[in-house]
Amino acid sequence: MPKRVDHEERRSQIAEALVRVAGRRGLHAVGMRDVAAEAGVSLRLVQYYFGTKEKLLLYGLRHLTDRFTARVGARLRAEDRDPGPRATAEALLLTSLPADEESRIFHLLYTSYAILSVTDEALAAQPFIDSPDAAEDALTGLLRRAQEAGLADPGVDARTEAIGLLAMAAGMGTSILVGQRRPESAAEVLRHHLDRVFTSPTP
Amino acid sequence: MPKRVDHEERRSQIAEALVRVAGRRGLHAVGMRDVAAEAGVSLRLVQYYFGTKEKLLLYGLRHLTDRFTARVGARLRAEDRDPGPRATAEALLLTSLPADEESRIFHLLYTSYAILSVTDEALAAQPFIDSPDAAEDALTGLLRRAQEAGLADPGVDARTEAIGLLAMAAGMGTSILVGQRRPESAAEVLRHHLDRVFTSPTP
DNA sequence: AGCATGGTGGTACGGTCGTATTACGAAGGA
DNA sequence: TCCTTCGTAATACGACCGTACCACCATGCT
Repeated sequence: MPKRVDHEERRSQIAEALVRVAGRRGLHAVGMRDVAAEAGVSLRLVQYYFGTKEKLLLYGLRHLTDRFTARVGARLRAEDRDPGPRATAEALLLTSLPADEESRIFHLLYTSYAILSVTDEALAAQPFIDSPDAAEDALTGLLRRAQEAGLADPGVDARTEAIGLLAMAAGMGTSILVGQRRPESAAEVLRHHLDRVFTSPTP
Repeated sequence: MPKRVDHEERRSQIAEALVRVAGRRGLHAVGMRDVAAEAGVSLRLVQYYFGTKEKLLLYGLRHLTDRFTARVGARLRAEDRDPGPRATAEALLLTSLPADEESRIFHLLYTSYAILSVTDEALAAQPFIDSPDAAEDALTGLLRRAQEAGLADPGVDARTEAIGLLAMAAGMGTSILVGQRRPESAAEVLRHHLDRVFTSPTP
């Protein structure tokens, strides 16, 4: 056998090229030739490692979500010593706002994929549900534990609150993306709503 | 001069064909031939009335937002005698959820346009900001008046609350669109958050 | 040493898309 | 009456896209 190249690594390289060019020109506008050029390989190679464009797009979506969940996870783990539910929830929500270029691209492409999945059944079968559900569970757990510790308003339903906060963050994420709102403004709104549900510890 | 046809009406007919076919197959997948076929006219006619595809898309966006603001306005005006700020706010937020087919299509296409506007500068110049800002002002005013009337928690900032509620509704709208959440569930979450800010009139 | 095989490149093919071109009927003003 | 102009049609053109096909290395087993 010849060179024996790591297929998974090659696929990752090409997928990142896809993310870059799609972040620049929009997911709808990327062709296989663009991806190949951005990755510095020939068109034939993209075909070789992915076969069809649909498979390339599906792989790109998984690559994107993987990278982002890893990023959020790292951000959460970066807090030395558990800083309490409020700070954790705040980090969880604020990290998912499109503040820097990387998360801007993530939001843009994730939303593009989501919209595409409405009319494309191959995309609809992909794990669009998993990541949001995980975030919802995590935030709900955070709120529950805060309530039990007397750090959060016990009068609210934790899951309803979590759903609302996540939807709020997602909605403002889109607003930021289209230039309607600045990231700091969105963060302020989120913190304001967190202040409401997280009460200061009353003895 | 010959037949003298109403250009604006023709454009509306074609734009509605665009909305229909884009709602079925996705905005990215619609071509001028599809629109022509859906409208029952020749490709040449679409060219004749719009010239270029970009102009067709821009007109389609305006048509879409016009129809929807008219719809929401009608829904609000349908309440005989002002039913109070709480019911008005609830109607404003719930009407914008993609519950029936028409608003499903509206959300799908509006979000598609928004995403496109991130990478397409011709679309970015369109009035994406106006409608959301109007809704924000309306809801803020509603909350302020409710606070002054003692019907809403005076401790919250009306605009921050309005921004949060609208972002929440938009975020859950997308969730509904991709099948992650059911419309009734989203409505329940919204009502729950409205219950929080609208206090029962305490004498 | 030789050859089967994995990786790579170039390029051609069929289809579709947006746009441009050309043509023609029909109606009202001179 | 004729002719200018509006509306409508059919079709051609050039570009691009995804995919398929063919050719060429380079390597490692037998």
